[in-house]
Amino acid sequence: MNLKELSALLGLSQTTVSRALNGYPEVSEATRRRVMQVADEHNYRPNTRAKALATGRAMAIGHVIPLSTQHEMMNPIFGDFIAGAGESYSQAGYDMVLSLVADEDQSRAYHEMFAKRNVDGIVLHAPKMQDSRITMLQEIGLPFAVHGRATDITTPYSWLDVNNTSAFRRATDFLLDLGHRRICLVNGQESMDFAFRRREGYAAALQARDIAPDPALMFAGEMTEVYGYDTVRRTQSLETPPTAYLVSSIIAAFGVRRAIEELGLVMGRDVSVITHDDDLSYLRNGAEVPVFTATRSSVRDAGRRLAKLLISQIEAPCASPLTELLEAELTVGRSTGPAPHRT
Amino acid sequence: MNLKELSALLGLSQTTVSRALNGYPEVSEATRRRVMQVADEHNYRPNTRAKALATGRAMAIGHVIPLSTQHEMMNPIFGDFIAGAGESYSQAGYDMVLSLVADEDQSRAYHEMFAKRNVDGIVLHAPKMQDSRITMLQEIGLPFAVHGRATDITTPYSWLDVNNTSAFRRATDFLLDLGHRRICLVNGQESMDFAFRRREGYAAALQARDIAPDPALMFAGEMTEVYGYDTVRRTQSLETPPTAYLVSSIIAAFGVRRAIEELGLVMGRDVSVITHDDDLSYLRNGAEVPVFTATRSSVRDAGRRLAKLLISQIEAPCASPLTELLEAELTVGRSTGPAPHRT
DNA sequence: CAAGTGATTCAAAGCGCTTTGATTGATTTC
DNA sequence: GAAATCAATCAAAGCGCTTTGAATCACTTG
Repeated sequence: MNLKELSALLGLSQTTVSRALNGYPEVSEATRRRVMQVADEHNYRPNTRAKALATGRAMAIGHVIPLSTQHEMMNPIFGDFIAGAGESYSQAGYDMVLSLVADEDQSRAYHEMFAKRNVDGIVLHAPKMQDSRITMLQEIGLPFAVHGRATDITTPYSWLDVNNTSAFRRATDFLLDLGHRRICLVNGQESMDFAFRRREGYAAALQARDIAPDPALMFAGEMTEVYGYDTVRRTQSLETPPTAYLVSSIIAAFGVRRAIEELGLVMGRDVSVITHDDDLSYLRNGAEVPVFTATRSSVRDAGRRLAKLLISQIEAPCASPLTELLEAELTVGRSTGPAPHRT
Repeated sequence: MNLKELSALLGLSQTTVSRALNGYPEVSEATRRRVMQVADEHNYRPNTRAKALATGRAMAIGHVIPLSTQHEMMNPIFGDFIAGAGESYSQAGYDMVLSLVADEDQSRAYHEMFAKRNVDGIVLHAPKMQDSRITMLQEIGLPFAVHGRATDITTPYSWLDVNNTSAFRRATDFLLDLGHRRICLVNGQESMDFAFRRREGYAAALQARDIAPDPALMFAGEMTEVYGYDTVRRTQSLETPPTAYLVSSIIAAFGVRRAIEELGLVMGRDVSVITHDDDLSYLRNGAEVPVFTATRSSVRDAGRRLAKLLISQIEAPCASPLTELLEAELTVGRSTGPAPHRT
């Protein structure tokens, strides 16, 4: 069933039918109702491709996901983000187009998305501090919004981010207040902007108490379970091992816990752990009492919000870039306690 | 830059340029080279929407993801599947369109995808045993392929599945060979077809040795970390607790391990654990020596293969449905050992 | 040399929709 | 009662591509 057939059926012109369906005022209410009803009966849906061609709007948003080591790291978090974004998209009638490309093809992928015109906007994932993709998209002129920020880019653009610096500063303060002095940072890849900011927050808290950050206690890597595990094994064999860990992802935190328990230590007594918790739907931080003390910020919610932000920007293109900074919540669980006395 | 402009620039008709770019034979090699070069210089890409309208092919595959409790369970696995499928799609020049919809809107979502004609085919996720979506898609007449199978549907359709029954049968046999007699099944939701098949395999192995499956040792639920944890806590307080656990997901297995260690037991000595391992990129099963003994089958690889299967079906629509059954690999890790003697 | 052949190229129609710029009646206004 | 106004409808152009059917030109061929 297409518009031509439908209007023939109704004895009306395509113009009138199209207008009736799209809510234009020049159609009498009686006709509109009749059109609506018949369209419904025949389960008519306008052909997206034709509509997109005629209107110039694809009603779709693109996500370019690099298929690299970076991506592996993004993966579990990414799933929840997408789920959130997807909710907003379907509410607003947009489709979500995913394009997984090898790292080196990324630039081409963005240019193609623009030239092919099958999306109205793009969501940029996992920005680095100085991310060339942002300037590239600005040049291309395709609307976009970033999940995160790029510290070194000064020209304005739309983004949504968690306040990573303040979250990790508060978490570090919390550990310092408990008497911990050797706090190990188990961070994500520090080429990523969020990881950089987290380290800044960590370092700032230490420096505010005149503690020099110890490079031997600062790690950066892909946030896997094994990475968390390995880091604890390695640091616990130092001469003065850390008494606390500040971890960038609940997945790595699972590895941290595994190593701690394997060493016969008790989490929250011998060693304290705070993790950042993206509130992943399938890796909830315990039930009532959270397992980990955590800085929590739902990445799914971030997806929902960023999608809305981008859509409103697409639909009102004149406006200046939109930004949103979310604060993480510090929830106290059973993984933290006072620093043990040296024996 | 569109075709009209490009051909004006070249002093050729749109026809010739279009044909040159699409590799038709009626164009002289000299012209083709010239066209190619100029197109490249100006970074020309045909407008997808116009092309789709003209050809009737959208060059896109749809995935409909239900946003329900089922989805939560699918989530982590889903991410890797998508990554694999995405690889195949970009190789073949297809886009991937994700549509996240509330459970009750699923039927409408499929019909819409068809009516709107913005995809050439659909991937169906997480089939139940008697899945109405399959018959619906057959009626609609939109090409599709299922990740998994639906036991109760007898009409042929394209699918790709892991041999869940044989995997869990072999895993159970492995535990039985080690002397375990009370084996707890920590399964996924048994409305899901894969979970049903896994239970079949488990039960078949037991029955082959004249052991009656004990309902008190068979669990089904969303495969979260907490679910694994709770199940162990609950079963270890039984009068005769199980000596082994057969777990449906590595995520739940992490919870199983946590509970075991919290109870002061040693995995592989006091309690054995086998898990199914989807080979998730961010939750690798240990490094060299696998942490868990596992039936492994990469879900990412499944995504790659199913995407290819669907594409080849779309491009040669006459052919009968394509199917592929993957065997899981049993890898022995440190989580299994002989059944402890009763004390 | 007229007619046939083959290799290139082209003009125009069509994909299914939106939107511009008429057109048609009915109603109001002076 | 003619002119102006308004509400409702329509025909046709256009979005950027592919594809059909025709045209052009340079050669062959009998």
